Amino acid sequence: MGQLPADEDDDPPFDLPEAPGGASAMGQSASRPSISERAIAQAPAPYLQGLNPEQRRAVETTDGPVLVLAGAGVGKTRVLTTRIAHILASRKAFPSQVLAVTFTNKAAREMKERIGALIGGAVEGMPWLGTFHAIGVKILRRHAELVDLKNGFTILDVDDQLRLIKQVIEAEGLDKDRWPARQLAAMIDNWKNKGLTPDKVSTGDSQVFAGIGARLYAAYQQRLKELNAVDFGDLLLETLRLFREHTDVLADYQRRFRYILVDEYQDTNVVQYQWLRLIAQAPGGQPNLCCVGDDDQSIYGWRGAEVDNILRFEKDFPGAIVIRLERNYRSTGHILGAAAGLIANNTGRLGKTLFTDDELGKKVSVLGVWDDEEEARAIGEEIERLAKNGHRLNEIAILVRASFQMRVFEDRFITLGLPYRVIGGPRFYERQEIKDAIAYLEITHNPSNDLKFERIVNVPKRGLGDATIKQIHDLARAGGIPMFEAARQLAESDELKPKARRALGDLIAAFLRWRGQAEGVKHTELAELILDESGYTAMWQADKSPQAQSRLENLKELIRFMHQFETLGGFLEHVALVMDVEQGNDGDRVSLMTLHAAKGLEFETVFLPGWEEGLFPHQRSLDESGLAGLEEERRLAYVGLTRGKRRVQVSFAQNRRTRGLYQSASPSRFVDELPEAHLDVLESRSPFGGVYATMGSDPRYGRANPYGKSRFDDAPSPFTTSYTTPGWQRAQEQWKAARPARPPPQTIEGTLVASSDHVSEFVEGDRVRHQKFGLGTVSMVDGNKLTIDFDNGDRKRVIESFLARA
DNA sequence: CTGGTAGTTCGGTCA
DNA sequence: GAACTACCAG
Repeated sequence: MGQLPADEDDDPPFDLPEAPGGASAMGQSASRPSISERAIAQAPAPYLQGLNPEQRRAVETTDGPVLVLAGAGVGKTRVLTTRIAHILASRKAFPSQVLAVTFTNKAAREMKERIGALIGGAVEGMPWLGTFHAIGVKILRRHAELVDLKNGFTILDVDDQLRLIKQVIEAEGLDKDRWPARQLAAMIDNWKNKGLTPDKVSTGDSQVFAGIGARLYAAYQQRLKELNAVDFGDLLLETLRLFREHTDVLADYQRRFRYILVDEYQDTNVVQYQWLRLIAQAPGGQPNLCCVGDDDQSIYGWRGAEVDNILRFEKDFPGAIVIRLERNYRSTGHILGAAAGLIANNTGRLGKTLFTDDELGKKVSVLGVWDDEEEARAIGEEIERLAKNGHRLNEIAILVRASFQMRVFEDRFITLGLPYRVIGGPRFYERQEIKDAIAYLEITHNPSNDLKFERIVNVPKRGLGDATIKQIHDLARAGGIPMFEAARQLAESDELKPKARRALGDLIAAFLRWRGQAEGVKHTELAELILDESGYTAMWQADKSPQAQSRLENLKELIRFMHQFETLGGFLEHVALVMDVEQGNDGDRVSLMTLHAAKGLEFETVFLPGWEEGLFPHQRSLDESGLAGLEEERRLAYVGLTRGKRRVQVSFAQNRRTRGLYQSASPSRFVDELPEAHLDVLESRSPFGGVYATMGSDPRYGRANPYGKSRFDDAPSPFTTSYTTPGWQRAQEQWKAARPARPPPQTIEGTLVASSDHVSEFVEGDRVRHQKFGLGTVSMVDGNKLTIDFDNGDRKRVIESFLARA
């Protein structure tokens, strides 16, 4: 005892009775229940009702290591929350003695709510329910000084991290073009996910940064310490170091956490695994550790997740009880059958067989379309049809592999007037204006945050360019002081030109003034004041670009959001950790999100567009991880299918617009892996006459190509070769090597697309009609790109193939 | 130092 | 197609 500062009211010492949060009489110690409490415990607890035998077993087997293998839709969250409720209600532990780890903030939030509902809202004190990262910060904040950090350390976001890495690369005297910062960032992330500190990194690990990766990593860590900052990876890695180097601290946490629960165990990476293993070493005997997961839903390998962790559980914890939940309550027979058939193509599974008592229902439909726009059109129409028949939009989702696919749908839905919400798309806090605003607030709150300072010294433009910033930077490094302080000194000296000096002086004075006001003024008002006086809002008001208005809206939204917090500090801490914002709960809307974001959710109707080779499975996944990558993509497909309750539609396009170019695509191998018995193959009703079989002659994909045989029919495609053979790898390398060369012009309906030596059939002055923008006059011709003055006054650059003579 | 244009490169999932 | 960078004129 005694290692843990008793600085938080939500965290009473273990040996004292905890003040009950609600009406329940928790006045007794956990080890000696009173007679009345025992009587309550014997009564059939209402929360246990309605559980099936396996679920009930998973809830009631509270002691010792337990692995719950929970397939899709088997009531996993329910088991987890009921289990916690059970532990609390039967007085086995206080809320503050239960550690419950989730992967997303969404999951954590949902769990809190559901536990509250189960045991009557008395869960204010579940301080240790959260994501790995959130719990990591919490622990780190208490012991910052033990890992060379100061108390108020800051958490870098992706932007800050990248900026810092760039600086490190430059400081090492390396050419930033030859040594891409992004790559180094990715590499450092990987190391951190594997639990490797700079001294443990073998230089052979890095190819691009051969030999110097470890050195740069060390330099980066050094800079982080100087800035009193951590990145996301450190939240886990540094906690791990803390535990390793200070066993007394570790022992305190081991004693504290009487019950440990881990959600989505298949997604834990190496650091998280090591972290858990340390905490879960119960003093004498086996830990009360319950891990819940599904090896078939492991989709975060790219983040360092190790499916092995779940496969190894029984070895790690001898005598562990394994409980399988296989009764699916979500989907119909056909959907389950299709998903099962697909995932059966994976090897090395723990093997679960989901079953349902539900009807077979509707078969999974498979639709092939001409291009991505038609795909969006077809899905939009189908949604409108469903909506007309009374289907709630909230129960419809479109799940895409990559976020760029969302755009077509958004465009389509806007023209249709179909309400939709984007979940986890370009995140609120990742928007430029939000980051800028937060940077202002952060510096007011904590002036020593150099990266944020750099972000906004010259936003809006104040005439403080690279030269001035470098001066500040140098002074700060030389004196070992924050840039803010250096800037202040510089503004008082004669080092700067008068103009820069005035601008800098004004800015510093403004920040000092705002900090002074922080005491008296409410934090939301202060925020408005800062954005106003800094000229930041004015900057966007003066901006006449179309996005400026929505940026201002976002700033207002930010202020509105701040009201939920008591203080500026509390708000900033939240922002650093929680990258999503609770939004769009209002109204009946179609959901649009990535497959990753969809895990754990369910919908009556699910659309799965873009099942094309190269996109899904994603080429990069295949390139980087080969067979393992393919299997992960397949699990992602499995996750997608199993989100649907009653209706699932898979679709693929023959052509997809990427990089402004049409590229022909072939149907994903996953389409063919779906068992025919559960499928209903649709024919597109497109003006192009439906799907035609460019790839092979599978009659399921409709009639022959009405435009005749495409030259691509015979072209050897790297995508269709078997990916396991050595030949595949060679082919791939050739293909990659060939890529920098100009690709052959691609033929689509006989039109050359985006080739610069193209001779246009139009000349200046021609009257033309554009498919979207209407009538206009050609004002400039550049290959197949033409500049048109449209009759409505707009001047646009368009691709020739969208034009016809007027 | 700013603001424009021209040229280049890039697009995958998360906390 | 967008977002970033490089370069140049004011």
